[in-house]
Amino acid sequence: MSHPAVEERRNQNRVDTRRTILDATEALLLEAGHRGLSVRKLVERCGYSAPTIYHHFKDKDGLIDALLEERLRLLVSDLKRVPLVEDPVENLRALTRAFAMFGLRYPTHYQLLMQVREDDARVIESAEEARRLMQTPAEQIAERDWIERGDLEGFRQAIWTMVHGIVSMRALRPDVDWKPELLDDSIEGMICGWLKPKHERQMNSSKSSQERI
Amino acid sequence: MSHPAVEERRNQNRVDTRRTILDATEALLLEAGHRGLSVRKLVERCGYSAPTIYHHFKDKDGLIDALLEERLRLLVSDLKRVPLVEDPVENLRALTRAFAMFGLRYPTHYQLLMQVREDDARVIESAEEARRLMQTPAEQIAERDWIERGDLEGFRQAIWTMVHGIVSMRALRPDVDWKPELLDDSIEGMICGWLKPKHERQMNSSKSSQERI
DNA sequence: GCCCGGAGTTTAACGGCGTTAACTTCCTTT
DNA sequence: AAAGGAAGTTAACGCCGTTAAACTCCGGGC
Repeated sequence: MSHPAVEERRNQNRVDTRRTILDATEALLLEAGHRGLSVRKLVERCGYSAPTIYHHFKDKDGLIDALLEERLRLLVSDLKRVPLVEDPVENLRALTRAFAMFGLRYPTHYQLLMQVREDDARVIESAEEARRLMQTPAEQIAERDWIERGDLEGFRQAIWTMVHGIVSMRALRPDVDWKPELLDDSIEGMICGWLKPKHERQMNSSKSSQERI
Repeated sequence: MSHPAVEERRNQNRVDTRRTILDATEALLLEAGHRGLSVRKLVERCGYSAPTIYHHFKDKDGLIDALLEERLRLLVSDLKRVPLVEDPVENLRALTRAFAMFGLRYPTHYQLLMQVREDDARVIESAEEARRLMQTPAEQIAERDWIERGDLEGFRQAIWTMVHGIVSMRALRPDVDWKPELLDDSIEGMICGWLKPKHERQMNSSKSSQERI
């Protein structure tokens, strides 16, 4: 076992190299897109030789996975930062907006995320955590017994595919001039189609209403 | 100028070769996916040499474009075959279902379509025709003045992104067990969120209601 | 009858790609 | 001082998309 300070410096070097490679990858990805990203160009840009990259990452896909995982952790922290309130419908709006914001800020990453391979466990884990966070409002709504058709899973899927549709379409076709209200209006549509009418929604759940989960 | 019959035979040959190549491409695409499709494997499978492929198609992307255009024409004919009725809401349901059916039958093609390049004019043209057909119900609804928020374009975009979201998510993640009612329920949600309440929707448009377009 | 020209096809090659075997260099551990 | 591992290199392998050049076949014009 080595002295902690020494261990630290070695780690620091390793981390620095990783950072440099990851940053160059991201820059290249944003400039040239998914298809324009090659290990050779990356080598030229980041200053390290190819085997160094393979020393730090399993392969090209592993490198991209690492990048995606970073962004996913950013998304998770975004979602966790959303201030939750008592009204689950308001939480649904807020979380959905935060998610869409992320997808529209990193459209290339979003596209890559959506075709993620089953390989990297850590990517999948982060994605799962994001998904869990995104689904809390739907769960609160179900707990309060506000769902008309009675089917929580159906409601979750409807919200999920709708948000994905908007984000991925906007990422895919930035040329179309999308309505800014599209997301909010679509959420309202879903709420109108799935939840009981507003006057029937009461705080009829015994305990959930007083915790701010 | 050569004799028509001769021209015909020569054309026939050309068409046959194209067909063989396209079929092999599609088979390979469905077996190995987008990433597993290489010109060399295609060469091995279809029996022609690489330059022959480049004689019939501009490049690898042009080949894929040709395949997509074929499928798009199939989609267009599917959409045209949908029997339209007087009630635009019913037409919306029917066309959307036909579109989703297509997307789920050819998930790989759908994914490719969604990242189509601006290159091939014919692909774009077919895609535009499909889009136009898909949007007729929304137009009928607007003509009848059934839209609550008053904004046709917003409604069109909401429907479009929602359907795309469902189809692309199902194509991307076939492992999830998607609710079969997801599409229909989502459409109902949109109708509930965007259209006037049912009792207010009358045939208040002067001419549109009697044509079966 | 003969040559032209073009369509359809092939062989052989080029350059770019992801990846890796083998080696060096440097620093830590013992 | 020796051992060993981490970080990095050069040089190569094999696959990829693509193309230059040449060959074959066949219908039309002289």
